[in-house]
Amino acid sequence: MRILLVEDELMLADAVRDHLLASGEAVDHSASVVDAEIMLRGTNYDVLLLDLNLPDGKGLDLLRDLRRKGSATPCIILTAQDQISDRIEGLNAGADDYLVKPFDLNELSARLAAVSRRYSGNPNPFVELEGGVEVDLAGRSVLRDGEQIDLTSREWALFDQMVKRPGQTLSKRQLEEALYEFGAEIESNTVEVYVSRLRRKLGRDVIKTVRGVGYRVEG
Amino acid sequence: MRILLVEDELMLADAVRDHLLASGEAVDHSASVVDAEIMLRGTNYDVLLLDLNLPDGKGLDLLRDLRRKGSATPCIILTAQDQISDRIEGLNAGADDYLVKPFDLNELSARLAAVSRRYSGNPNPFVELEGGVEVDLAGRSVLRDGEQIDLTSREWALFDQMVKRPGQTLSKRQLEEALYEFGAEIESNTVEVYVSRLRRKLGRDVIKTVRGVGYRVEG
DNA sequence: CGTTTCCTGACAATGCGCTGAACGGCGAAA
DNA sequence: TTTCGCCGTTCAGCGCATTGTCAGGAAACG
Repeated sequence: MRILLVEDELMLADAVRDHLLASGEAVDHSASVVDAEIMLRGTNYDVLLLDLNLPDGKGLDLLRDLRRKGSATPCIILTAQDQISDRIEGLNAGADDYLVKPFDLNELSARLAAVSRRYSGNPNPFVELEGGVEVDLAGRSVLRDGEQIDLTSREWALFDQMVKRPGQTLSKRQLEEALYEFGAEIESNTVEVYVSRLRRKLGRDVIKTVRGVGYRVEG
Repeated sequence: MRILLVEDELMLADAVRDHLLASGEAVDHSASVVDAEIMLRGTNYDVLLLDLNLPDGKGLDLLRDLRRKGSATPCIILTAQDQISDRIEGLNAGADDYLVKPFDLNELSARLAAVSRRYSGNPNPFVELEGGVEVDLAGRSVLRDGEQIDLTSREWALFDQMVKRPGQTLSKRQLEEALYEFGAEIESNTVEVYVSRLRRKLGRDVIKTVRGVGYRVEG
């Protein structure tokens, strides 16, 4: 999914981009309205993430222009403002959703999924895996033989990463970064333990071990 | 059938009223939100026809207020806007149907008939949940083992959100937005308290806790 | 066969969620 | 108006699921 992020706070922009890239999305970033207009001219994006407080103009005007030109690209507004009137103005300008800073990056993912699902008209983004396991990434739910399986937040964080990249082998280090925020080297076998717990819940065939490298989920 | 038409475009309002009167319906008309509130206080209407672009306030707020007070009066939204986000917001606020201007008067009649049929005659599609709990989303009624359960407006606001997305885990943040117009950050455990009360009324198995994330009701 | 890598049962500490209780506000009734 | 009762909200303490760690065993590799 191609995403254009329009945001002038570089720290936040980096965090968002990293998170989305880690989810396998393609993210372009621009820090101003003029920049964004140029990007939009050159590429067709699937979703627009738009900050309202931009240095060189109102973000809402950018959105209104887009809509005036007939673009239907889904747009999620990011803002520090917390006023109902702003929200209404945003939605009237053609926004699809609205996130107030500070927001949780996982919530951003969920909203992105919801918005894009809305537009594709496909209500069931279920991923099917081996062993009768189905995963709804946006809804954070897992079925095994049709029955709901409960995953704890750590278990889901790990599994989520693997399901998003089916067929790819992920190193333990990569998976560790899904568990802990950033950096923090850990010299334990936490990932192994969680894989073990996941296998008990989901069956042994879903997660495959690649000895000396890491783990993999088949597509 | 008593119908309240809330519409500030007088030409359109007249046309609608004439058409409905010709069909033998009783139509009252108000052109503003305050006016509508007064009318609603005095009369029990069978259907509410609600324009969203009113001069003195958002029509949606009127609808939300009604629902918050426990009213189940069917509501059809009339609007010039055709954005998916509006539609979703409208339905979330408790609307039953949605007509985009310009619309055909006969289509309006048909929808009116459909909505009122839904409410009067045969019961609506009941959603069945665990523990002998049935939910009528449109009629906002809940049965447990065949007995009516009374929910307060906040309880319903929360439960409604969850039942509409069975199988999906909703974050406390998302659920908070059902309680308040626009919750910025949660500094309290209000959602937990309401879940606790709902469980007392509906049984413990209906709402499942997903620790570290939120809550879910099974499909 | 030895070595390396991975699996998994057990366990203690932590932090999250649950719930009883109390407070304040608002509308209805008197 | 005052009173009463219901509803929404906050708070604090308790109980327990979750989590990270370790150690012994199993499996894969040379």
